[in-house]
Amino acid sequence: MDIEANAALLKNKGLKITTPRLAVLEIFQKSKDRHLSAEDVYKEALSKDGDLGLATVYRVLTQLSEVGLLAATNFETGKTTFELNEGGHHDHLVCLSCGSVIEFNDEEIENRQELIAKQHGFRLINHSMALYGVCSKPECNDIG
Amino acid sequence: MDIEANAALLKNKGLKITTPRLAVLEIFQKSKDRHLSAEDVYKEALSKDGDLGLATVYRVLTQLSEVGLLAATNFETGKTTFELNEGGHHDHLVCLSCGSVIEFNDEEIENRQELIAKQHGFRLINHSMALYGVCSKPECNDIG
DNA sequence: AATGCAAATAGGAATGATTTGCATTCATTC
DNA sequence: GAATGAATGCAAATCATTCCTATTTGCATT
Repeated sequence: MDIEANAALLKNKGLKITTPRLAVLEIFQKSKDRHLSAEDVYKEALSKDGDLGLATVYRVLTQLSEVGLLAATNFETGKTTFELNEGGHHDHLVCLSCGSVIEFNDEEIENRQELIAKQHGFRLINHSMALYGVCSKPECNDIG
Repeated sequence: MDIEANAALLKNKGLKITTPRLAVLEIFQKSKDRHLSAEDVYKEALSKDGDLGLATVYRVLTQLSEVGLLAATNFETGKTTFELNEGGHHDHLVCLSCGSVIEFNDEEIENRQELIAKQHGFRLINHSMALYGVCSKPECNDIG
């Protein structure tokens, strides 16, 4: 939301304050869809902030992920998606038809995971889980 | 291992018995690395079975996955890996230190996943889950 | 064993996502 | 405000995967 705040975030992470970086952060903060692909970000940027290159978007997304401001996830869609990394782990439910992503967190699954790790003598550090299916939207359920 | 047996497997699934299909099955059965990418399979095939096209490898892998002889997994490497699907779905427990992979299956988690999908109006098709941690081997727990 | 035909293959071109090379521009330091 | 190394934009390159199409193959039937 706030350019000053975003500039401070970047500075904190040792990154220079540049127009593309501020633009990308702002897009994530303002978008109602939390999960954006590079292409999504690029299009959004073009539509409001004037020009910036797709290659730059990729570079910025990678850098922001590296410093922990964004989190990258690889779904089965063939493209990497990014989201703001604001603490709090969650898992994803992905529609294979329209690509929509729902976040969820299930205490019971987390507990089982912990148990399974323990049973195998593992100290659990993190995990990734994605459920793939077809959401309830009519257009995702058209036959033929 | 056995061409006759693999031919029977294919026949059972309604697939014609072709050289590429037999070759791919055999590669998975003989490889000590359970998880192979299309490229891996292609190279292995070239090195022993003479020629077969990369496009064919992709097609065969997809088909064998569709009929349940192989299982596809998307790790964060950007390429899909395949493994023999011998009895039941499983998930992966990965040691971040030594890279060892343990396969497991948890009925309760599967049930929760089904429930979560249903709660969100999703028809669940499949899922991927990987737990990352450190295994019990002493060398994976050295401090420093 | 030969024939027909749908299905399967090779392999090259096409596609979509992402990366890279390089000349130019910009952010920060002095 | 100039120097300088990093960041950008664009186009070309690369990587994984899929598509296209002429040719071959599996297999059911003669």
